Amino acid sequence: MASRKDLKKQKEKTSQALIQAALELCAEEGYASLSLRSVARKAGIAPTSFYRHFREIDEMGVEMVAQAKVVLDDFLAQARRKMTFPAIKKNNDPVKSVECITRPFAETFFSVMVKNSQLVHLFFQEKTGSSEALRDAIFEATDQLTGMLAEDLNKLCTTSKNDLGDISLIAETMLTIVSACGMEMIVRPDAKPKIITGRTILKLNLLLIGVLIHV
Amino acid sequence: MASRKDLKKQKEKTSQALIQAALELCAEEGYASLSLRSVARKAGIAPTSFYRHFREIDEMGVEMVAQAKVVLDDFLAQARRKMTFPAIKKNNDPVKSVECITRPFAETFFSVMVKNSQLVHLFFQEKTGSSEALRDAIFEATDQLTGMLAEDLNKLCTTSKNDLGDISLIAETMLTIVSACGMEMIVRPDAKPKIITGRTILKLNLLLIGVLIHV
DNA sequence: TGTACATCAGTGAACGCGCGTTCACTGATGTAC
DNA sequence: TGTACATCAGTGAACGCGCGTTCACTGATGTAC
Repeated sequence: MASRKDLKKQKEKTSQALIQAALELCAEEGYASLSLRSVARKAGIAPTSFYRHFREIDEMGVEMVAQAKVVLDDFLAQARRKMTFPAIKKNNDPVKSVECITRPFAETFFSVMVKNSQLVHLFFQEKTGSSEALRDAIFEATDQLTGMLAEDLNKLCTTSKNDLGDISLIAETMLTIVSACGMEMIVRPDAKPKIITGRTILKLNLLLIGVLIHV
Repeated sequence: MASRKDLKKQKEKTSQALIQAALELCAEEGYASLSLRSVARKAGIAPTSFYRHFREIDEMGVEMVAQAKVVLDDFLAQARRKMTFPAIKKNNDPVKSVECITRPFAETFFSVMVKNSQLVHLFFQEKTGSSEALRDAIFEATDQLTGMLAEDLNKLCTTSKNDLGDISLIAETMLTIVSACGMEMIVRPDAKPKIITGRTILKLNLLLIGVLIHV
Protein backbone atom coordinates (compact mmCIF):
# COMPACT_ATOMS: atom_id res chain seq x y z
CA MET A 1 0.00 0.00 0.00
CA ALA A 2 2.34 2.65 1.28
CA SER A 3 4.95 3.77 -1.20
CA ARG A 4 8.42 4.96 -0.33
CA LYS A 5 7.12 8.50 -0.77
CA ASP A 6 4.33 7.87 1.72
CA LEU A 7 6.92 6.62 4.17
CA LYS A 8 8.88 9.86 3.83
CA LYS A 9 5.73 11.78 4.53
CA GLN A 10 5.00 9.58 7.53
CA LYS A 11 8.46 10.24 8.91
CA GLU A 12 8.01 13.98 8.45
CA LYS A 13 4.73 13.73 10.32
CA THR A 14 6.39 12.00 13.25
CA SER A 15 9.17 14.59 13.32
CA GLN A 16 6.56 17.33 13.48
CA ALA A 17 4.74 15.44 16.25
CA LEU A 18 7.99 15.41 18.23
CA ILE A 19 8.39 19.16 17.75
CA GLN A 20 4.79 19.82 18.72
CA ALA A 21 5.23 17.70 21.85
CA ALA A 22 8.44 19.54 22.67
CA LEU A 23 6.73 22.93 22.30
CA GLU A 24 3.99 21.93 24.71
CA LEU A 25 6.53 20.67 27.23
CA CYS A 26 8.55 23.89 26.78
CA ALA A 27 5.50 25.93 27.69
CA GLU A 28 5.14 23.95 30.91
CA GLU A 29 8.72 23.41 32.02
CA GLY A 30 11.00 25.35 29.70
CA TYR A 31 13.40 24.27 27.01
CA ALA A 32 16.21 23.33 29.39
CA SER A 33 13.95 20.82 31.13
CA LEU A 34 13.12 18.91 27.95
CA SER A 35 14.18 15.30 28.00
CA LEU A 36 14.37 12.98 25.05
CA ARG A 37 12.16 10.50 26.87
CA SER A 38 9.47 13.02 27.86
CA VAL A 39 9.27 14.38 24.30
CA ALA A 40 9.02 10.89 22.79
CA ARG A 41 6.41 9.89 25.38
CA LYS A 42 4.25 12.93 24.60
CA ALA A 43 4.61 12.31 20.86
CA GLY A 44 3.54 8.69 21.33
CA ILE A 45 6.67 6.92 20.16
CA ALA A 46 9.33 4.82 21.87
CA PRO A 47 12.26 6.72 23.40
CA THR A 48 14.73 5.02 21.08
CA SER A 49 12.78 6.13 18.01
CA PHE A 50 13.74 9.72 18.76
CA TYR A 51 17.15 8.97 17.26
CA ARG A 52 15.57 8.21 13.88
CA HIS A 53 14.69 11.92 13.67
CA PHE A 54 17.29 13.92 15.60
CA ARG A 55 20.75 13.12 16.88
CA GLU A 56 20.08 14.98 20.12
CA ILE A 57 17.63 17.38 21.73
CA ASP A 58 19.49 20.47 20.54
CA GLU A 59 19.23 19.37 16.91
CA MET A 60 15.47 19.39 17.35
CA GLY A 61 15.78 22.76 19.10
CA VAL A 62 17.58 24.25 16.13
CA GLU A 63 14.80 23.00 13.85
CA MET A 64 12.27 24.62 16.19
CA VAL A 65 14.15 27.91 15.89
CA ALA A 66 14.04 27.56 12.10
CA GLN A 67 10.28 27.18 12.26
CA ALA A 68 10.03 30.23 14.52
CA LYS A 69 12.08 32.14 11.97
CA VAL A 70 9.52 31.29 9.27
CA VAL A 71 6.76 32.64 11.49
CA LEU A 72 8.69 35.85 12.12
CA ASP A 73 9.50 36.28 8.43
CA ASP A 74 5.80 36.05 7.81
CA PHE A 75 5.21 38.68 10.48
CA LEU A 76 7.54 41.09 8.71
CA ALA A 77 5.97 40.33 5.32
CA GLN A 78 2.51 41.11 6.70
CA ALA A 79 3.70 44.24 8.49
CA ARG A 80 5.47 45.44 5.33
CA ARG A 81 2.18 45.47 3.46
CA LYS A 82 0.47 47.56 6.11
CA MET A 83 3.06 50.09 7.18
CA THR A 84 2.91 53.47 5.43
CA PHE A 85 4.78 56.69 5.81
CA PRO A 86 2.64 59.65 4.90
CA ALA A 87 4.56 62.69 3.75
CA ILE A 88 5.03 65.03 6.66
CA LYS A 89 3.34 68.34 6.21
CA LYS A 90 4.78 70.92 8.53
CA ASN A 91 1.93 71.08 10.97
CA ASN A 92 0.94 67.45 10.91
CA ASP A 93 0.57 65.67 14.20
CA PRO A 94 3.84 63.72 14.36
CA VAL A 95 2.21 61.04 16.56
CA LYS A 96 -0.33 60.30 13.83
CA SER A 97 2.46 60.09 11.28
CA VAL A 98 4.56 57.54 13.15
CA GLU A 99 1.50 55.51 14.08
CA CYS A 100 1.18 54.63 10.40
CA ILE A 101 4.28 52.59 11.04
CA THR A 102 4.11 51.62 14.69
CA ARG A 103 0.48 50.52 14.87
CA PRO A 104 0.53 47.98 12.03
CA PHE A 105 3.95 46.83 13.18
CA ALA A 106 2.88 46.15 16.76
CA GLU A 107 -0.58 44.83 15.94
CA THR A 108 0.76 42.41 13.35
CA PHE A 109 3.43 41.24 15.77
CA PHE A 110 0.96 40.51 18.55
CA SER A 111 -1.44 38.82 16.17
CA VAL A 112 1.33 36.51 14.97
CA MET A 113 2.61 36.03 18.50
CA VAL A 114 -0.78 34.98 19.85
CA LYS A 115 -1.12 32.35 17.12
CA ASN A 116 2.41 31.00 17.58
CA SER A 117 3.18 31.84 21.16
CA GLN A 118 5.19 28.72 21.91
CA LEU A 119 7.52 29.09 18.93
CA VAL A 120 7.99 32.81 19.39
CA HIS A 121 8.51 32.53 23.14
CA LEU A 122 11.17 29.88 22.54
CA PHE A 123 12.88 32.15 19.99
CA PHE A 124 13.23 35.14 22.28
CA GLN A 125 13.73 33.24 25.52
CA GLU A 126 16.60 31.11 24.26
CA LYS A 127 18.33 34.03 22.55
CA THR A 128 20.20 34.42 25.84
CA GLY A 129 19.57 30.92 27.17
CA SER A 130 21.95 28.15 28.07
CA SER A 131 22.21 26.23 24.79
CA GLU A 132 24.95 27.65 22.61
CA ALA A 133 23.56 25.91 19.53
CA LEU A 134 20.21 27.65 19.95
CA ARG A 135 21.75 31.01 20.79
CA ASP A 136 23.83 30.91 17.62
CA ALA A 137 20.86 29.94 15.45
CA ILE A 138 18.73 32.66 17.01
CA PHE A 139 21.31 35.41 16.69
CA GLU A 140 21.79 34.60 13.03
CA ALA A 141 18.03 34.67 12.46
CA THR A 142 17.74 37.92 14.40
CA ASP A 143 20.39 39.57 12.27
CA GLN A 144 18.41 38.64 9.17
CA LEU A 145 15.18 39.93 10.66
CA THR A 146 16.64 43.30 11.66
CA GLY A 147 18.24 43.58 8.23
CA MET A 148 14.91 43.00 6.52
CA LEU A 149 13.11 45.43 8.79
CA ALA A 150 15.81 48.05 8.22
CA GLU A 151 15.32 47.69 4.47
CA ASP A 152 11.57 48.08 4.84
CA LEU A 153 11.98 51.20 6.94
CA ASN A 154 14.46 52.55 4.45
CA LYS A 155 12.02 52.11 1.59
CA LEU A 156 9.36 53.92 3.60
CA CYS A 157 11.46 57.07 3.63
CA THR A 158 13.26 57.10 0.33
CA THR A 159 12.77 60.84 0.04
CA SER A 160 15.11 61.78 2.86
CA LYS A 161 18.81 61.23 3.33
CA ASN A 162 18.99 58.05 5.35
CA ASP A 163 21.85 56.78 7.41
CA LEU A 164 21.53 53.02 7.11
CA GLY A 165 23.44 52.56 10.35
CA ASP A 166 20.85 54.64 12.16
CA ILE A 167 18.05 52.68 10.54
CA SER A 168 19.56 49.40 11.66
CA LEU A 169 19.67 50.78 15.18
CA ILE A 170 15.99 51.71 14.93
CA ALA A 171 15.05 48.31 13.55
CA GLU A 172 16.90 46.56 16.37
CA THR A 173 15.22 48.72 18.98
CA MET A 174 11.76 48.22 17.48
CA LEU A 175 12.22 44.46 17.63
CA THR A 176 13.60 44.68 21.17
CA ILE A 177 10.60 46.65 22.37
CA VAL A 178 7.98 44.55 20.63
CA SER A 179 9.53 41.24 21.71
CA ALA A 180 9.94 42.32 25.33
CA CYS A 181 6.28 43.36 25.47
CA GLY A 182 5.19 40.18 23.70
CA MET A 183 7.12 37.98 26.11
CA GLU A 184 5.51 39.76 29.03
CA MET A 185 2.09 39.17 27.52
CA ILE A 186 2.66 35.44 27.07
CA VAL A 187 4.05 34.92 30.52
CA ARG A 188 1.62 36.97 32.57
CA PRO A 189 -1.75 35.28 32.83
CA ASP A 190 -3.53 38.50 33.84
CA ALA A 191 -2.12 40.46 30.91
CA LYS A 192 -4.70 42.23 28.78
CA PRO A 193 -3.60 41.99 25.13
CA LYS A 194 -5.29 45.24 24.14
CA ILE A 195 -3.67 47.24 26.92
CA ILE A 196 -0.24 45.79 26.23
CA THR A 197 -0.60 46.43 22.51
CA GLY A 198 -1.55 50.05 23.22
CA ARG A 199 1.42 50.57 25.52
CA THR A 200 3.73 48.96 23.00
CA ILE A 201 2.56 51.33 20.28
CA LEU A 202 3.16 54.28 22.61
CA LYS A 203 6.68 53.08 23.29
CA LEU A 204 7.38 52.66 19.58
CA ASN A 205 5.93 56.13 18.97
CA LEU A 206 8.35 57.67 21.45
CA LEU A 207 11.18 56.00 19.59
CA LEU A 208 10.12 57.10 16.12
CA ILE A 209 8.93 60.63 16.84
CA GLY A 210 12.46 61.74 17.52
CA VAL A 211 13.68 60.08 14.36
CA LEU A 212 10.91 61.63 12.32
CA ILE A 213 11.55 65.16 13.53
CA HIS A 214 15.27 64.75 13.37
CA VAL A 215 15.22 63.83 9.67
CA MET B 1 35.14 28.60 71.18
CA ALA B 2 32.38 29.40 68.75
CA SER B 3 29.47 31.26 70.26
CA ARG B 4 25.87 30.92 69.09
CA LYS B 5 26.36 34.17 67.19
CA ASP B 6 29.38 32.75 65.42
CA LEU B 7 27.29 29.77 64.41
CA LYS B 8 24.67 32.04 62.84
CA LYS B 9 27.41 33.75 60.89
CA GLN B 10 28.79 30.38 59.83
CA LYS B 11 25.38 29.33 58.57
CA GLU B 12 25.01 32.56 56.63
CA LYS B 13 28.40 31.93 55.07
CA THR B 14 27.34 28.47 53.95
CA SER B 15 24.09 29.83 52.48
CA GLN B 16 26.08 32.37 50.50
CA ALA B 17 28.45 29.63 49.34
CA LEU B 18 25.42 27.73 48.03
CA ILE B 19 24.23 30.80 46.15
CA GLN B 20 27.67 31.47 44.73
CA ALA B 21 27.90 27.85 43.59
CA ALA B 22 24.43 28.10 42.05
CA LEU B 23 25.39 31.27 40.15
CA GLU B 24 28.43 29.60 38.67
CA LEU B 25 26.40 26.58 37.62
CA CYS B 26 23.73 28.90 36.16
CA ALA B 27 26.34 30.55 33.99
CA GLU B 28 27.34 27.14 32.63
CA GLU B 29 24.03 25.31 32.33
CA GLY B 30 21.24 27.73 33.13
CA TYR B 31 18.94 28.05 36.10
CA ALA B 32 16.56 25.31 34.99
CA SER B 33 19.40 22.80 34.98
CA LEU B 34 20.38 23.45 38.58
CA SER B 35 20.12 20.41 40.82
CA LEU B 36 20.21 20.40 44.58
CA ARG B 37 23.02 17.86 44.49
CA SER B 38 25.17 19.75 41.99
CA VAL B 39 24.81 22.98 43.95
CA ALA B 40 25.67 21.28 47.25
CA ARG B 41 28.62 19.48 45.63
CA LYS B 42 30.05 22.73 44.25
CA ALA B 43 29.55 24.46 47.60
CA GLY B 44 31.39 21.64 49.35
CA ILE B 45 28.62 20.33 51.59
CA ALA B 46 26.59 17.11 51.71
CA PRO B 47 23.43 17.05 49.55
CA THR B 48 21.22 16.64 52.58
CA SER B 49 22.67 19.75 54.21
CA PHE B 50 21.03 21.86 51.51
CA TYR B 51 17.76 21.47 53.39
CA ARG B 52 19.21 23.27 56.40
CA HIS B 53 19.28 26.43 54.26
CA PHE B 54 16.48 26.25 51.69
CA ARG B 55 13.35 24.13 51.42
CA GLU B 56 13.86 23.74 47.67
CA ILE B 57 15.86 25.10 44.76
CA ASP B 58 13.30 27.82 43.95
CA GLU B 59 13.54 29.22 47.48
CA MET B 60 17.23 29.75 46.84
CA GLY B 61 16.36 31.20 43.42
CA VAL B 62 14.08 33.79 45.00
CA GLU B 63 16.89 34.78 47.34
CA MET B 64 19.19 35.13 44.34
CA VAL B 65 16.65 37.44 42.71
CA ALA B 66 16.56 39.51 45.90
CA GLN B 67 20.33 39.90 45.75
CA ALA B 68 20.10 40.91 42.08
CA LYS B 69 17.53 43.51 43.08
CA VAL B 70 20.01 45.02 45.56
CA VAL B 71 22.58 45.28 42.78
CA LEU B 72 20.08 46.96 40.46
CA ASP B 73 18.94 49.37 43.18
CA ASP B 74 22.56 50.32 43.55
CA PHE B 75 22.79 50.85 39.79
CA LEU B 76 19.89 53.30 39.88
CA ALA B 77 21.35 55.07 42.90
CA GLN B 78 24.65 55.55 41.09
CA ALA B 79 22.98 56.62 37.87
CA ARG B 80 20.78 59.09 39.73
CA ARG B 81 23.86 60.93 40.97
CA LYS B 82 25.30 61.29 37.48
CA MET B 83 22.32 62.03 35.27
CA THR B 84 21.67 65.72 34.58
CA PHE B 85 19.21 67.59 32.45
CA PRO B 86 20.68 70.84 31.20
CA ALA B 87 18.13 73.49 30.37
CA ILE B 88 17.38 73.41 26.69
CA LYS B 89 18.31 76.55 24.89
CA LYS B 90 16.53 76.80 21.64
CA ASN B 91 19.44 76.03 19.39
CA ASN B 92 21.15 73.48 21.59
CA ASP B 93 22.07 70.19 20.03
CA PRO B 94 19.31 67.92 21.35
CA VAL B 95 21.59 64.87 21.14
CA LYS B 96 24.02 66.46 23.57
CA SER B 97 21.16 67.29 25.89
CA VAL B 98 19.77 63.78 26.13
CA GLU B 99 23.21 62.28 26.40
CA CYS B 100 23.47 63.92 29.82
CA ILE B 101 20.89 61.33 30.78
CA THR B 102 21.51 58.39 28.49
CA ARG B 103 25.29 58.18 28.75
CA PRO B 104 25.56 57.98 32.54
CA PHE B 105 22.53 55.70 32.58
CA ALA B 106 23.97 53.21 30.10
CA GLU B 107 27.56 53.40 31.31
CA THR B 108 26.56 52.86 34.92
CA PHE B 109 24.38 49.94 33.92
CA PHE B 110 27.14 48.21 31.99
CA SER B 111 29.66 48.86 34.73
CA VAL B 112 27.34 47.24 37.28
CA MET B 113 26.44 44.45 34.87
CA VAL B 114 30.06 43.53 34.22
CA LYS B 115 30.75 43.27 37.94
CA ASN B 116 27.61 41.22 38.65
CA SER B 117 26.93 39.52 35.36
CA GLN B 118 25.66 36.25 36.80
CA LEU B 119 23.10 37.88 39.13
CA VAL B 120 21.90 40.36 36.51
CA HIS B 121 21.72 37.74 33.77
CA LEU B 122 19.62 35.54 36.05
CA PHE B 123 17.32 38.46 36.80
CA PHE B 124 16.53 39.30 33.18
CA GLN B 125 16.67 35.76 31.82
CA GLU B 126 14.20 34.31 34.32
CA LYS B 127 11.79 37.22 34.00
CA THR B 128 10.11 35.14 31.30
CA GLY B 129 11.55 31.78 32.36
CA SER B 130 9.87 28.61 33.50
CA SER B 131 9.78 29.09 37.27
CA GLU B 132 6.66 30.94 38.32
CA ALA B 133 8.14 31.75 41.72
CA LEU B 134 11.08 33.52 40.09
CA ARG B 135 8.95 35.27 37.48
CA ASP B 136 6.72 36.70 40.20
CA ALA B 137 9.66 37.89 42.29
CA ILE B 138 11.31 39.46 39.25
CA PHE B 139 8.19 41.24 38.02
CA GLU B 140 7.63 42.76 41.45
CA ALA B 141 11.24 43.92 41.57
CA THR B 142 11.00 45.30 38.04
CA ASP B 143 7.92 47.31 38.92
CA GLN B 144 9.83 48.90 41.78
CA LEU B 145 12.83 49.64 39.59
CA THR B 146 10.76 51.30 36.85
CA GLY B 147 8.90 53.29 39.51
CA MET B 148 12.15 54.57 40.95
CA LEU B 149 13.58 55.42 37.56
CA ALA B 150 10.37 57.22 36.60
CA GLU B 151 10.65 59.34 39.75
CA ASP B 152 14.25 60.16 38.96
CA LEU B 153 13.36 61.19 35.42
CA ASN B 154 10.49 63.23 36.72
CA LYS B 155 12.76 65.14 39.10
CA LEU B 156 15.12 65.84 36.21
CA CYS B 157 12.45 67.81 34.40
CA THR B 158 10.41 69.51 37.09
CA THR B 159 10.17 72.62 35.00
CA SER B 160 7.91 71.11 32.35
CA LYS B 161 4.43 69.68 32.59
CA ASN B 162 5.03 65.97 32.96
CA ASP B 163 2.64 63.16 32.32
CA LEU B 164 3.68 60.53 34.85
CA GLY B 165 2.14 57.80 32.68
CA ASP B 166 4.38 58.79 29.83
CA ILE B 167 7.38 58.89 32.11
CA SER B 168 6.66 55.37 33.33
CA LEU B 169 6.53 54.26 29.71
CA ILE B 170 9.90 55.90 29.08
CA ALA B 171 11.42 54.32 32.19
CA GLU B 172 10.18 50.88 31.14
CA THR B 173 11.57 51.29 27.66
CA MET B 174 14.93 52.53 28.91
CA LEU B 175 15.27 49.46 31.11
CA THR B 176 14.12 47.19 28.28
CA ILE B 177 16.74 48.59 25.92
CA VAL B 178 19.58 48.57 28.38
CA SER B 179 18.85 45.07 29.66
CA ALA B 180 18.49 43.60 26.16
CA CYS B 181 21.84 45.08 25.18
CA GLY B 182 23.43 43.94 28.44
CA MET B 183 22.17 40.39 27.99
CA GLU B 184 23.60 40.30 24.50
CA MET B 185 26.93 41.47 25.82
CA ILE B 186 27.11 38.78 28.48
CA VAL B 187 26.11 35.99 26.18
CA ARG B 188 28.22 36.81 23.14
CA PRO B 189 31.87 36.05 23.74
CA ASP B 190 33.01 38.27 20.84
CA ALA B 191 31.01 41.28 22.04
CA LYS B 192 33.04 44.45 22.46
CA PRO B 193 31.75 46.26 25.57
CA LYS B 194 32.67 49.71 24.25
CA ILE B 195 30.86 49.20 20.95
CA ILE B 196 27.76 47.81 22.63
CA THR B 197 27.72 50.64 25.14
CA GLY B 198 27.95 53.15 22.31
CA ARG B 199 25.11 51.55 20.38
CA THR B 200 23.01 51.38 23.53
CA ILE B 201 23.48 55.08 24.13
CA LEU B 202 22.45 55.81 20.53
CA LYS B 203 19.29 53.75 21.00
CA LEU B 204 18.45 55.56 24.23
CA ASN B 205 19.11 58.88 22.48
CA LEU B 206 16.60 58.06 19.75
CA LEU B 207 14.06 57.32 22.44
CA LEU B 208 14.63 60.49 24.44
CA ILE B 209 15.11 63.00 21.64
CA GLY B 210 11.48 62.72 20.67
CA VAL B 211 10.39 63.12 24.25
CA LEU B 212 12.66 66.10 24.74
CA ILE B 213 11.41 67.93 21.68
CA HIS B 214 7.85 66.98 22.31
CA VAL B 215 7.83 68.53 25.78
C1' DT C 1 7.95 -14.70 -11.73
C1' DG C 2 10.98 -15.86 -7.89
C1' DT C 3 14.79 -15.30 -4.76
C1' DA C 4 18.21 -12.89 -2.23
C1' DC C 5 19.57 -8.62 -0.41
C1' DA C 6 19.35 -3.53 1.11
C1' DT C 7 16.96 0.21 3.40
C1' DC C 8 14.91 2.20 7.20
C1' DA C 9 11.19 3.84 10.87
C1' DG C 10 10.07 1.99 14.91
C1' DT C 11 10.69 -1.38 19.04
C1' DG C 12 11.78 -3.35 23.89
C1' DA C 13 15.20 -4.93 27.08
C1' DA C 14 18.99 -3.60 29.49
C1' DC C 15 22.84 -0.67 31.35
C1' DG C 16 24.74 2.60 34.56
C1' DC C 17 24.03 7.28 36.49
C1' DG C 18 22.49 11.39 38.89
C1' DC C 19 18.54 12.91 40.95
C1' DG C 20 15.33 14.44 45.26
C1' DT C 21 14.07 12.93 49.54
C1' DT C 22 13.78 10.12 54.08
C1' DC C 23 15.92 8.79 58.09
C1' DA C 24 18.50 8.23 62.20
C1' DC C 25 22.66 9.98 63.64
C1' DT C 26 26.81 13.26 65.45
C1' DG C 27 28.79 16.78 68.04
C1' DA C 28 29.06 21.35 69.42
C1' DT C 29 26.44 24.98 71.93
C1' DG C 30 23.35 26.83 75.23
C1' DT C 31 19.80 26.38 79.07
C1' DA C 32 17.24 24.78 83.38
C1' DC C 33 17.60 23.68 87.91
C1' DT D 1 29.52 23.02 90.07
C1' DG D 2 27.07 19.12 87.97
C1' DT D 3 23.50 16.86 85.39
C1' DA D 4 19.85 16.42 82.15
C1' DC D 5 17.78 18.26 78.20
C1' DA D 6 17.06 21.29 73.87
C1' DT D 7 18.77 23.25 69.63
C1' DC D 8 20.64 22.85 65.28
C1' DA D 9 24.19 22.66 61.12
C1' DG D 10 25.95 19.02 58.96
C1' DT D 11 26.35 13.79 57.80
C1' DG D 12 26.05 9.10 55.24
C1' DA D 13 23.27 5.26 53.91
C1' DA D 14 19.47 4.01 51.48
C1' DC D 15 15.23 4.34 48.49
C1' DG D 16 12.91 4.51 44.11
C1' DC D 17 12.80 7.05 39.68
C1' DG D 18 13.61 9.07 35.17
C1' DC D 19 17.29 9.79 32.34
C1' DG D 20 20.41 9.01 27.77
C1' DT D 21 22.27 5.52 25.20
C1' DT D 22 23.47 0.65 23.28
C1' DC D 23 21.94 -3.25 21.10
C1' DA D 24 19.82 -6.71 18.37
C1' DC D 25 15.48 -7.10 16.46
C1' DT D 26 10.90 -6.53 13.35
C1' DG D 27 8.41 -5.82 9.29
C1' DA D 28 7.32 -3.22 5.42
C1' DT D 29 9.29 -1.44 1.08
C1' DG D 30 12.19 -1.40 -2.89
C1' DT D 31 16.01 -3.35 -5.90
C1' DA D 32 19.11 -6.71 -8.46
C1' DC D 33 19.31 -10.41 -11.35
